[in-house]
Amino acid sequence: MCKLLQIIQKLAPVTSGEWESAKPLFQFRSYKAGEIIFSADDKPEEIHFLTRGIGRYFYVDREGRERNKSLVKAGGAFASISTVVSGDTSPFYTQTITSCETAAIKYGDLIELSETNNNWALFLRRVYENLALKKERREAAFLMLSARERYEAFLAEFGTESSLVPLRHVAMYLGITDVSLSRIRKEMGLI
Amino acid sequence: MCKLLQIIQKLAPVTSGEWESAKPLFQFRSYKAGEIIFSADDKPEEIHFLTRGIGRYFYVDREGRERNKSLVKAGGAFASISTVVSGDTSPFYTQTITSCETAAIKYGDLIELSETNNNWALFLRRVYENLALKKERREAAFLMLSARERYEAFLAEFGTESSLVPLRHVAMYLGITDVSLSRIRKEMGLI
DNA sequence: ATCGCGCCTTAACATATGTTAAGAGCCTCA
DNA sequence: TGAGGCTCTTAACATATGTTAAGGCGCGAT
Repeated sequence: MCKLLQIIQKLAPVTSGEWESAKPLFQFRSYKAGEIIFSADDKPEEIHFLTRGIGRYFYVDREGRERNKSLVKAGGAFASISTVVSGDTSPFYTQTITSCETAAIKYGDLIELSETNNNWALFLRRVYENLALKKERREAAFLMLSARERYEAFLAEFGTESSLVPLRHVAMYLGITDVSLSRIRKEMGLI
Repeated sequence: MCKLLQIIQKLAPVTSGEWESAKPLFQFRSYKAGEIIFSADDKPEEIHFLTRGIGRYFYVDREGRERNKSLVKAGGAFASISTVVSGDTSPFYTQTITSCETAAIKYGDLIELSETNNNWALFLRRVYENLALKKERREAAFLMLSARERYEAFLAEFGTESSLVPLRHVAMYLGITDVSLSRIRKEMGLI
């Protein structure tokens, strides 16, 4: 749970006093690889900060195929914005890929913290800003890059951790099939 | 400028007193069709709320080709998150497509408003939440939908205004070429 | 009025990615 | 130890989209 404070302080200068009084609002939990954190059609009111491990967001399309919306490293978070904003059900699932540790806080509690304390307000704003930056990079990748270039960008972003992600998950994340990724890896001389 | 208040109040219950004291922070401007609002490599410190018209965000790739990152209707906004967050230059251009009216406020001024007033804080949060929701839908569209389905989603989102957007801009927005869009429209019986 | 210039369409061909199916390698569990 | 299941690779073929080039159409400027 010391990890969580590090993550928070990377975004905003929350003091140890502010942290101690907020700590009871967080729930700490360990997950095994492959556990579902929340499902599509749930209404998760919490933000789950990932303090260790790798996880993913995924959609399931009409034919039942999975598509990875996002891959998440330690420092990232799991939440359903449409639930906390408009009360809708989550349009996607979230799941661990490796074993993971998380710290969850109710979105409403985080709003309350931010309404009474400027450091927590800054923290929440930075969470949104980082989310927007991440999505912006992904949008640009889909518009400007080929599948191979998107794969190279994934390798650069995840570095040594990239080997922890099964290739079929990487392919789903890149918006291609496992067969296409295999072909690309062969062309790149990785096989 | 009354339009701006309507847009703001759709997101948060800012009172007329709060609005009157904030109004001097906004700059109001009219644009002709095709004018650049800010360029890649600028460092725009303002958020430009679009009160009338249609505009676009676009990237220019290495070969000099344009790709539309986003199309914006009245109620939307133009800003460079990486500039206001990390001081980087904007990675994209913004430009009007039709004639437009905007109201611009410095991001720093908006932060100050939000630090001293909960309605403005709510407004800023809602701006981010809506941005995140919009990007989420777009991300899902690239992962789950064919080009034709993305075109149908665009038509549904822009409704009658869709005819104001030149087809080559729509194509760039969908991540395909004008030739492909023409083919798709023919298959759909629109030509 | 007409010339030139964008924008759109169409066609022919090229390329990237999807689909299906088969098989190899590896792990787990009975 | 062997069977089953999961992941990854490979191949052959299908389809969607890109590329290039040509022509039509409308519109604004001269």
